[in-house]
Amino acid sequence: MAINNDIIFALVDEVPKGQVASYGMIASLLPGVGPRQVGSALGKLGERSKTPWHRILQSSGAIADRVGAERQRCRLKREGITFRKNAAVDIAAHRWGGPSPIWIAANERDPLEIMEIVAGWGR
DNA sequence: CTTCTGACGAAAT
DNA sequence: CATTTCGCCAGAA
Repeated sequence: MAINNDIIFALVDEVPKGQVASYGMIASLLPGVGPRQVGSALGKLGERSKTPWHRILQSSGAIADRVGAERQRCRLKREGITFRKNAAVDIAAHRWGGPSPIWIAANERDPLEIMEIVAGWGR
């Protein structure tokens, strides 16, 4: 399967309400895709897209500085996401648990490999 | 075909 | 902590 933005969107769709992931986390699950590419792809989505673009943050927990950042902050708050005094999201408290078995199977990925990657996020 | 444009991130300083 | 450097790619024009 060719690597394109649809692959990225499909993975972001896996992040459930109340949880967050970083651009880097998403990229780490997609060989050949870099953090920057993830952000670039999400930027092409419309405000009303079904894909939860607002749950993706910078590795520091900061919301990417751009027009619409405030909008993203509101969405996150509505989902119960908590922030630190520096205005950054406390990723450790809401870290996404990784893709579902459905996604892993649908994308023909090795479950063990995925586990390794996800385990790395916590360190 | 070539050029331009981005929601990043780890490491070094 | 704050800044700087450099790597990387799909898609639109």
